[in-house]
Amino acid sequence: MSSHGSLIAHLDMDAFYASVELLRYPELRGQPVVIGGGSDAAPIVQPDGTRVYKRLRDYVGRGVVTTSTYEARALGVFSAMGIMKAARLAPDAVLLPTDFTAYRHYSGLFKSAVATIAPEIENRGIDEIYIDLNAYKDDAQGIARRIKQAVHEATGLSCSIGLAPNKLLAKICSDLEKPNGLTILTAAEIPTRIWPLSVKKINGIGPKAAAKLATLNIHTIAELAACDAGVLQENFGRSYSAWLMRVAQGIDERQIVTYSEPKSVSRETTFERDLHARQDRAELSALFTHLCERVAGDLVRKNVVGRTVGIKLRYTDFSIVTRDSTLEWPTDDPIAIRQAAGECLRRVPLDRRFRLLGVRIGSLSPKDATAMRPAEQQRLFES
DNA sequence: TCTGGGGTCCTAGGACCC
DNA sequence: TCTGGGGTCCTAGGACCC
Repeated sequence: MSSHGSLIAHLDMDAFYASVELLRYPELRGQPVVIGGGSDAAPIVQPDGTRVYKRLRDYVGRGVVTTSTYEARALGVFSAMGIMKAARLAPDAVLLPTDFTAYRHYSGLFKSAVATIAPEIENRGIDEIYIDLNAYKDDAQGIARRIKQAVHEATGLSCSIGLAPNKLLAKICSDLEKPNGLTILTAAEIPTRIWPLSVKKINGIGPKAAAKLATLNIHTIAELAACDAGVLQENFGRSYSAWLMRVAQGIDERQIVTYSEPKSVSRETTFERDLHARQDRAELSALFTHLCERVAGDLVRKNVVGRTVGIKLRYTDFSIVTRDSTLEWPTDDPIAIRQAAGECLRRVPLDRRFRLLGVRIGSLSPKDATAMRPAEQQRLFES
């Protein structure tokens, strides 16, 4: 069995982006603050040095809330909500632009601090990690406390940690006592502490699966655990239903993955107004080229090249189409990417207006290995 | 007052090869 | 003529996550 025998921590920074902003603007502490929108959301510094903050009610545009402080959440403002909608709930809340450079800096600080105590770390984005604590089973709780302390000393920020027999349970636990939580769970406590929770707390059950489960009258993990295997299989297929049954029992065998190669890079943008391929040709063309240049820049920075170039359009009705095309040789050249992406664009319906355009490149490989072309590598390999 | 951007993984069909 | 499978690559879409 996998619900015991191992020891994993999941660490989640508390309201990460918002908390980083509060380090910079401490006078906002205790207020509802929302992070989102572009640089137009930046505060204005007056001649006497005082700052005038943008309020949600001043915002006009298509942005969404990236993060909000706990005070803003108390007013009903959550991540992924449109800022215009958030403005109705909390018109006086302060709006700040997202500053990824700052967040990446603090991300590096907190991860380094954790690594000085427990180095087996799996990255899960900018503000969370899994930590393998199997080497510290004698005093895992003490290690977890030290990690929280080290993170706070390095960044001035708080985090929440879940400590459990596997990644699935550790992730659920880190969310149970936010903010500044430390939640420890043993396999024996699964029925009392995990089963009463909503199936939506399981990482991997999203809005679609949760809605489908709700039609089967399954809302809690206990109800999922008690569900007939045949019913699940009819509704979710063999593979996903088998996974549902395992996670309902708290079973998860996944190991910590401390290193992974990037698989794809992409850039996309939502326009301020919906655009049309013919009527807005010049504007779209410039924007398209810029996206390709940014993707190429990302490849160069990562020292990789890619072979499969793709585009993405989001129409006014939010439907999405993608097209991709695989090149003979991998590239990081913006001209070559623009050329391939342009050919992809010709294969999608352009009679309707759309609101988003994206460029992607996948099938990445290290740049150094492609100093020779594949055929030349092949000959070398064979000789 | 509609709904961002950057990712990963999975599925499924068709082409193509052996 | 007609009968197979297995394996890999490519493409499109979709669910999900942070």
